[in-house]
Amino acid sequence: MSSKKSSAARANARARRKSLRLHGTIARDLGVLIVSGRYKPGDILNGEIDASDRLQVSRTAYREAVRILAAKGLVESRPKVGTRVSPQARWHMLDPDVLSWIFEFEPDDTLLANLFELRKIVEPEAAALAALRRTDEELKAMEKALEGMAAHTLASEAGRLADQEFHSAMLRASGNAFIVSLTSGVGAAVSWTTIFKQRHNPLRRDPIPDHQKVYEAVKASDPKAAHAAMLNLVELAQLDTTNSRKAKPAKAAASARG
Amino acid sequence: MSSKKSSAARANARARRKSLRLHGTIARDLGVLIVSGRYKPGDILNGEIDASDRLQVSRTAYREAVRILAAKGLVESRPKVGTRVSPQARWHMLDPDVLSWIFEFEPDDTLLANLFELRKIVEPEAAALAALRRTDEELKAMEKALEGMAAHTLASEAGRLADQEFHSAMLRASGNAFIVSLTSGVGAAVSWTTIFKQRHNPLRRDPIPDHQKVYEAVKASDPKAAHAAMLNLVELAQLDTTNSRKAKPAKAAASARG
DNA sequence: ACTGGGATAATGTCTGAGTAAATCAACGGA
DNA sequence: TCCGTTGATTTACTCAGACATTATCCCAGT
Repeated sequence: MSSKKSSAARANARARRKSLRLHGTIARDLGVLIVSGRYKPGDILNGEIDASDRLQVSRTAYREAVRILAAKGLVESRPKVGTRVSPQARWHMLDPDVLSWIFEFEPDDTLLANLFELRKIVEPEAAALAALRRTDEELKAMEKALEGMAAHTLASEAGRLADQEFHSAMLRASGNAFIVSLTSGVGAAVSWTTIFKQRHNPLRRDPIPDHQKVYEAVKASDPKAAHAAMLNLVELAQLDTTNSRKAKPAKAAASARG
Repeated sequence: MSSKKSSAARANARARRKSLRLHGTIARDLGVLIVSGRYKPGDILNGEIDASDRLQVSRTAYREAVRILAAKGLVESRPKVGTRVSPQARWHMLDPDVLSWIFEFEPDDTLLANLFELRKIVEPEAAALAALRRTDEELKAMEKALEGMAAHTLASEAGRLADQEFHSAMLRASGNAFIVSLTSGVGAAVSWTTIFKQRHNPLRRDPIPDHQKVYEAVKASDPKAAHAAMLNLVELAQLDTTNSRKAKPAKAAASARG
């Protein structure tokens, strides 16, 4: 039954996430432990030999995982000292992976508010730029995404992808490479908050009109209208999300009470 | 004299950058080649054995370098296909390392304009938030940075660090973790553009008053004034930088002409 | 008290072997 | 003729164990 080797453990690890390699899953696991606060800034991780032993993996795989975390600003490793968790200010919070790790467990309200705060700063301006600079091709992409959202509802994976694609196309149309690089982060946030809303509070306010207004302003090359429409869209999204959270204050409050 | 082994090459590589490890220097070198366009999106890098052979390093070191690049969205590697350069839209442009690699060679005007565009969107809003939320400690840090800028000029390393620290403290005071995570990127941009200005056009417009205004608005908890002052500051910085470039159109224009 | 130099403990680097995954072509059945 | 399946091949991936380098810490010597 139980094979001596780690084949079972390995299959388990491989099964938990689709196509991540071993070093990827280790990086993800450690990353989640860090962003969730299980490891705190200043903490020093176990030595490579020790850690790789416990995880039943080779030092190579573990080291590559640490390199990934270091590249994302989560840790810093030096000879003789070890690998220590970096202060939060150094974390690359907008890195898509880091963001998804944060959302792995439900993030605290402050962080969620911060994320919406940044979106409210950047996305309306991006929409305004998009209104000025969009190409026909990008406009077409937004339109297609809009149709996708209408066809499949937001309750389906396809619908959420269309929602992400709408935002992605809009950011692309802003013509600013740095704003574009926020796409995957925003996408992760959009999809997570959407799922969250659907799960806790299926109010189903039709999201199409809000998006439609943004699309039309961009199409009409009206930056002010695009700014207003996008700001409105993000604010409504935030409202829905926070309402959902208040309605069902999840684990944190429950455990705090018990 | 010339030892058969790679001791010379190794010393050379080590010397070129201060405290980067081998995998770090490789990642940096490859990263520069990618962001500078020498390797284009879609290109497939040489295989591990091949590449590590040419670089005279072990596969371990090379692989760790690739992991770093992958973590920053620059490449993606899969068995049987190889490691291919990702489309630019996937690059983490705001990653401090990526940004510094972009600035390694003088970036093109578009990218520079894009960066200032984003700064003009984010930093004024951040200053407004800072005016509302700053703690005494953060205010103190801004004041100290301001003094540092006055004491050492921007021509000195210490002065530039003080400049960065001013922006850093301001972003910290915004109380938004995501905005804070833009610090190192903004810092890199600030320092690079400052160096550039100093090198090409020592006009020496006194930068203190602009910063002073921001500081005072934040101190007075006046978000509107802080927003205006910071926007003004960034716009002046952009003006100085683009003026410097026009005055001395560096290599790009020269080679294009020749 | 201060300074220099070693012991030390951790990451860093190297080598060589073997595993697993994705692509492509050949093949066979519908 | 087309499509699914199978198998070969190439590449990254993982492993194991040795050795090198580096920064810290402690202690001897001044």
